[in-house]
Amino acid sequence: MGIIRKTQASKLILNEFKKDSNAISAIELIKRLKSKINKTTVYRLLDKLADDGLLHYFLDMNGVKWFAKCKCCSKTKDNDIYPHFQCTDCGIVECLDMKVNIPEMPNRKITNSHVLVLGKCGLCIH
Amino acid sequence: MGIIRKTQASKLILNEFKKDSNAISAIELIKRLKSKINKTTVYRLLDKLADDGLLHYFLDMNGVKWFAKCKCCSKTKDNDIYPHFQCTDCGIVECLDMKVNIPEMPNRKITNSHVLVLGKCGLCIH
DNA sequence: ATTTTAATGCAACTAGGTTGCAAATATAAC
DNA sequence: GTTATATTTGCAACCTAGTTGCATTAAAAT
Repeated sequence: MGIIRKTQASKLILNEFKKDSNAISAIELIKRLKSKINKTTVYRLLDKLADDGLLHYFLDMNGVKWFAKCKCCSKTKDNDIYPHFQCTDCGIVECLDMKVNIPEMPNRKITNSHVLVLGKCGLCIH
Repeated sequence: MGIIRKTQASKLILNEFKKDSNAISAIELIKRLKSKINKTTVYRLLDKLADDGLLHYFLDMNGVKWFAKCKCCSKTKDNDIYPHFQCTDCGIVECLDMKVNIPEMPNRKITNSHVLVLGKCGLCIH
């Protein structure tokens, strides 16, 4: 909800997402920026950026938090959701450019859904 | 892979899943059986039961492990997957009796997928 | 009944993430 | 530009879910 100040840290983090069109895990990001930003700050900024809609996040097959900015995953208010793919070999996570439709259900109010597709990525398949 | 011995602990755990047709989180199960089984044993048994196909498991919106035995979620070898529902208010998790189809993708080998539908359950909606 | 093999409990540990608080930095007001 | 106000940051300590190593105990096979 808050306005995000243009601090050293926020610029560094957004820059990582500019360089990398795939999803990045919080852990990976902390590793990359270890010498420049404290891990608490990274977590706090990621959460804030997700709150503000500049990034979106989701959990991978190990319960680890990943963040990404990609148009295909922008907030849709219908029941279409855009899935993520994770390679079970190398662990890379990608936003998939496709729709998965979740049908309405009687007596429930669906607000959001997560789809994680697992398998081998283009590199690991060979 | 292993044969499961009929021990005190395995009987207690399977009994909980007989009583409860919804999913049960590892945490909840440990709480329920605290006086009877050590938490390490609970985790090891749950993993084994899932390995052997007697239970299946998945992660909820907080990265917490849930287990369930329900026919609708038996291993299917096509790309149909059965989603789970979690109430964002009370946290209950249910196996949904519906199919979500994940289309094939060029240059990837899909092996498995997880769908977690979030919203308000029948009780919390009112 | 004895041997073999798997299951259990315990304590200590790991990893990912969070919290409280004082110090530093960004923006707004003058 | 300088000061005032509000947000951000780093640090250390903490939390929680889950894991590991190892000696002990309980099942099953003989």
